[in-house]
Amino acid sequence: MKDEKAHVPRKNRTEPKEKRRLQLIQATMRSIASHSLSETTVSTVSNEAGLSRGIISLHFQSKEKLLLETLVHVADEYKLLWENALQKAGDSSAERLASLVNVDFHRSVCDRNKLAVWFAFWSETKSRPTYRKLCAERDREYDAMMFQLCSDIINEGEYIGIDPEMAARGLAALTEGLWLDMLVNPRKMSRKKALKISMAYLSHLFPRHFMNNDEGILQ
Amino acid sequence: MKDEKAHVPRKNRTEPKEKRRLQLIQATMRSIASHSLSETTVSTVSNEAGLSRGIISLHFQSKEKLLLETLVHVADEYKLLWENALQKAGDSSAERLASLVNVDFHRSVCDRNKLAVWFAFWSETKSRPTYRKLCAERDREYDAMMFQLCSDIINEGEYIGIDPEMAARGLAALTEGLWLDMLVNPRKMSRKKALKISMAYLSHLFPRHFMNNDEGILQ
DNA sequence: ATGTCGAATGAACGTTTGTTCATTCGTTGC
DNA sequence: GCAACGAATGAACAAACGTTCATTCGACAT
Repeated sequence: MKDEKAHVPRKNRTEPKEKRRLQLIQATMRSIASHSLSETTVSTVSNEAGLSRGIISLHFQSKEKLLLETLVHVADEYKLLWENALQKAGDSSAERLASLVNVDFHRSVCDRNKLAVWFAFWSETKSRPTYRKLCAERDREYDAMMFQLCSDIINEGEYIGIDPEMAARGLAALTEGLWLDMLVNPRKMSRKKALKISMAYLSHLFPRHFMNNDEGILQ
Repeated sequence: MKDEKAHVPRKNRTEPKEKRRLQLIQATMRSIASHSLSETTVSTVSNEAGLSRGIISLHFQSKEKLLLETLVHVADEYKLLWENALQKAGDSSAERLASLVNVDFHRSVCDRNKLAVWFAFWSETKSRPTYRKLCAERDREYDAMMFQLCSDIINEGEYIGIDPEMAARGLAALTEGLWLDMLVNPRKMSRKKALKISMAYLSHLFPRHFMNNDEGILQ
């Protein structure tokens, strides 16, 4: 009779370093989404990853560093996405702005876990200068790009009484609010609906650039 | 020679129950704003209140109940504010909607500590059914009111191609996004600017009801 | 097969957490 | 003045936390 507890070799006990790090970051995102940030512990993350508790200090020096790396990961991924979108977009400012909006409601960006990470860290920026600095740094480029596009569109369309900074900040705020809706109440706010609302915002602000045609380039 | 450690009676050692509860809730709000929710402990709250650690179990049964009561407190206060505003507002739907928007950027609503509380709990709703239920309950009334007002305005103004639900959700999302901006980066987003952006949103959606006149009824 | 080496483990440690409750202390009515 | 009462305290507790490191285990070269 064979021993019930016979040796069953665990696959992939040792993985390349980068792969483990990514695996742990993803486990962290899941833990933040399902247990919340304040109840995300070394245990919840390692359980989520199916690994031991010591693994976190091994690959990141501390839990704090893991959390920071998780935020960096999500921020990097987002930046890459909108930079690529801009590169693929046409030359007109309106096209470029529309492509930014489309990215904001891309499936990958609106992922449940990633939204949870964004808001978890945003709500902690007040007390954690490290997070605030990191977020501010990343936002600056995006804000500048948005401002420039809105400025160009306002000049092109000779829209009067519209301040480019207000238009840009408004669009950014609308996006963030829609993200929050998708996080808190995904049943009521879909990506499709959110994109529609954002495009409607643009069509009312810049009617000679954006048609109110109910269409979004959602993939 | 008088004893240096002579008895100095502490004022207000015993306070009425309701007063203590409010005091602790306010201390909790400050702790969430300055230490973040995940680092808000019984110690940080009691320190903030200048009282002992046991006080929390004495007045609320547990830390968890205190957190819940804090959320309820902020939600109740907000509800009271917009209900009062509606009562004072005129009969026209546009006036009433404007008064709602004004409340959203009222000094008391945009208080640093209260915004921190809102976002701290919103980012936890995914994992805490209690919070989600409470927030959803409160939102329902507000959403219904917003929807009705938008519907009325659309009918009155014969605006075509505008879905009342989208207009209402868009306005609500814009508000939430502006709150986030005020929380994360208060230097860049003031109440005044936020109100201006919101009113501009309305003036573009409903041009025959809201003038784009750079004026807000901010007090 | 065997040996080598680095990745992964998890028991153990010192803190810190939320909660309890015997004690202390201010208030109030007499 | 002085009890009597109840609110507030803070030492004590078990549980849970993040971190460490001697040990274990698996992959790979030989």
